[in-house]
Parts: sequence; structure tokens; C-alpha cells
Amino acid sequence: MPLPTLDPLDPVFVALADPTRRSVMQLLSGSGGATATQLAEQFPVTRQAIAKHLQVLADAGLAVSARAGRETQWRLTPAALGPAMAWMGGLDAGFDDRVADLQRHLERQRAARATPGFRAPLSAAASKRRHP
Amino acid sequence: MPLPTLDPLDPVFVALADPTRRSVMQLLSGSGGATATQLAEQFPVTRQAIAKHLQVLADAGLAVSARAGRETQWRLTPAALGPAMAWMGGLDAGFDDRVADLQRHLERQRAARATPGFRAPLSAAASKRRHP
DNA sequence: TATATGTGCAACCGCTGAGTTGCGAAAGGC
DNA sequence: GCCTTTCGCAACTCAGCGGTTGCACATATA
Repeated sequence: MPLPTLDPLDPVFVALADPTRRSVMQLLSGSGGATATQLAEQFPVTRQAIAKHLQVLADAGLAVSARAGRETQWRLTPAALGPAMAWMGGLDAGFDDRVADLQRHLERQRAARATPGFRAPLSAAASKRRHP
Repeated sequence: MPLPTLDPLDPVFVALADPTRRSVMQLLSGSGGATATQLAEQFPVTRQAIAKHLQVLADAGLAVSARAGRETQWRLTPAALGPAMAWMGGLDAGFDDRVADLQRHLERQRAARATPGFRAPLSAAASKRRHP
């Protein structure tokens, strides 16, 4: 029972989680656009399966469709990947913060070592940020 | 029946697809490391659920564990996100390729227009790259 | 030693999602 | 006109996943 989520970039990550869907994205990126039947020829699955995948991509804002006559052209809109990539980059930024914390900690240790008789508490910085 | 995948960055995207798992990643990023029980206190799920999430992250190379005494510390390894982010960036690169194609196409059109009596075939470039 | 705490493993359950088949409707080609 | 193509919708199957409970083992603390 996965908890209900209102994270706006959840549909993007969910869309990216399926390998067939990622291949569809690559085909759409390589070509200027394609129909569901054209895409289905490249996979060992039915057209309806591809159509469902395209709908998932559309719900995530990663693709748009435009009907022309009896066929609907699908096109990739990779701009929707921006927030997801930003979120991933933010994890490394957190790492940078910890590096800065460590550097300040070491600096304080160095200063304390220069002051005989003072003993710094161990791993104070680590436990302080354990549950933000 | 999802087709079997040997895509090496598949476990990474699968790991990112769950919102609880992403929250765990953020907590691990904000702190220098935590145990499964500590993390479970921040979520309305059991410790075992968090432990499973941590195992998924480990299988994707996104986290490592180190046992110390009776508790095991978990730490995030965001470097494993690199290939995934590179793949996403590659989709935009494909877009750049299409822009280059379009520019070449327009340039050819302009040259043809300067040569009376020659008629360029319509949308030749588009159909050429439709199924790479 | 006894007790409490933290972990890992295994079995079990409900639901979601990927995929299928079937069919009817709209658009093109003859 | 008729036939073909392409599409969208609905119902269905089924494996995997998120989550739980229960328990046994190891480590710290009294």
C-alpha cells in the first residue's frame, strides 16, 4: 500500500522507471516525432501497450500529442526533466554542505588542539544534523 | 509482464520511482548517515519497510551500509546518479541534433529556391530519421 | 546473568501497473 | 460506394512491489 503522494515530480520519476518507456523516449528524441503504431513496430509489444506508455509520458509532461488526420503524432518535451534533474543535483549539494560542516569541525578541532586543557565533544556536528 | 531488462541504469531509475525512497535519500543526504530504525521514525511505515527501501538503494549503488556494533549505518552515494543524469541530458542532445537537421534542411531549401526548376521533396529529412 | 535494543530473514497480503484481446469509430485510398 | 488503416476505449490477466507480522540472532546495558 504505497502512501498517497502529492510530489509534483513523482509522475516524472515513475515515467522514467520503465525501460520500454525510456526506449520510447529515446526513439522520440532521435526522430522528430512518431505515431504509436510506428513506435510499436520497434518493440515486441502491442500498439496499445505503447499507447499506454505514451499516455504516462504525457501525464508527466514529457510528451505531447497532436492529431493530424487519422494519425496522432507524438513528440518529446524534455523540458519536463528539469525539476527531476534539479532534485538529483540537490542531493549532491547536501553532500557539499556536509563537507563544509566537516571542514568547520576540523578547523575547530585544530583550534582546540592549539588550546591545551580543552576537549571538544566527539561527533557533535554529525548528531546535530541527523534528523533535519 | 515487463520484458527482462539488462539496462545497467534501470535499478537507479526504479529506485528513484518511489516517493518514500526519495525522502529517505533526502534524509540521508541531509544527515551524514543514519540507521534504518532512525529513518523509520520519520515515516509512517515500519522499520522493515525502510530496510527494504535501503536495500533497493544499495542494489542501485545509491547507498552503502557499514555495520558498527549492533547498528548499521547507511550513507548515500550520489555518484551513482551520474549515468542517469547523463542519459536524461542525452535526450536534449537529440533535440539539438534535430535542430541541426532542421537548419541543414532549411539551408538546402534556400539553395533550391535559388535554383529555378528544382523542387525539393517534402519532409524528406523527417521521414529519414523516423526509425533509427 | 538477565534484559533491552537493533538487526535480518521469511512468509504473507493487497494493490498497482504492464501487457493482452476485442471491438467500434473515424479518416484515407480504391 | 467499399475496404483498409489507424486510433481509442474497455475488460481482463498476472507478476511484482510496498507493506506488514512474526521470530531468531547479535550486541549493548543493568
